[in-house]
Amino acid sequence: MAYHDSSLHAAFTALADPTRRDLFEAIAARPCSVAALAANRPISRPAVSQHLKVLREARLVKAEPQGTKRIYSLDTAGLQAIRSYLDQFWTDALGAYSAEVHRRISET
Amino acid sequence: MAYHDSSLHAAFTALADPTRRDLFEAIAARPCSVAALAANRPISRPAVSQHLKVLREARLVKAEPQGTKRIYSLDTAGLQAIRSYLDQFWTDALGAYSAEVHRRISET
DNA sequence: AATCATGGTAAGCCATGACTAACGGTAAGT
DNA sequence: ACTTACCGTTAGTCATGGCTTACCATGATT
Repeated sequence: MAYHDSSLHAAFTALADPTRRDLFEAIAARPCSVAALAANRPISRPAVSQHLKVLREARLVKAEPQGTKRIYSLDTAGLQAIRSYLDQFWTDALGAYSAEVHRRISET
Repeated sequence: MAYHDSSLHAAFTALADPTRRDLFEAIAARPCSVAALAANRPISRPAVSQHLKVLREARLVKAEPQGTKRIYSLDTAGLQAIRSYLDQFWTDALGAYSAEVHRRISET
């Protein structure tokens, strides 16, 4: 897992934007439609849609069509990419525990 | 720990750039001077210096003056900021283990 | 079928950021 | 003291990315 890994890059890039972190947290708290996400925010609906595309490609969220609506919910694959990457920089005693977490996650 | 947290933003922004991830990994593998980092890379020394400033402000690396040289090494504070943030999105069985890791890390 | 609701896409504008060249500043060597 | 080595900063250029407006496609409703 090196610095040029594309899925890792997508995940970091996606979460580097405050608006996308906001949307990501909202979706993590409760699955949501695009219109609902745009309703309480100062940006337009197309802007939200573009951000969701970035989050989707980073596998941080996933969309499920439901009628004309699309319900967005969390996708842990992107989170896992970042977590695995960060784990390699943990050493000594901490490394042992993070490795255990990583092992348990891999089981699911 | 919300989406507008400034130290979190700094860490994500710093690692969103491939060149900075490259430098970060090199420093993590072995503490290094600025000139040494620039030597094997296609970018100029000032560019490396600017990237290191971003990594420093994100508390991902730290610099220690040694004569005219400055030796850069890993700073885990920035990593911890991201890790803590990601942990809140882990739930159920996984949440228990990540919480345990978080507790052990806090002890150090 | 006609309309409405929902949301993805395209074009264009503007702000941010990554890079180089040039400069300045400090520590070591002769 | 002068030179050399090492590094941070500034000014300026160019590319990238986020935003809005406008448009198009699809599913539900009457």
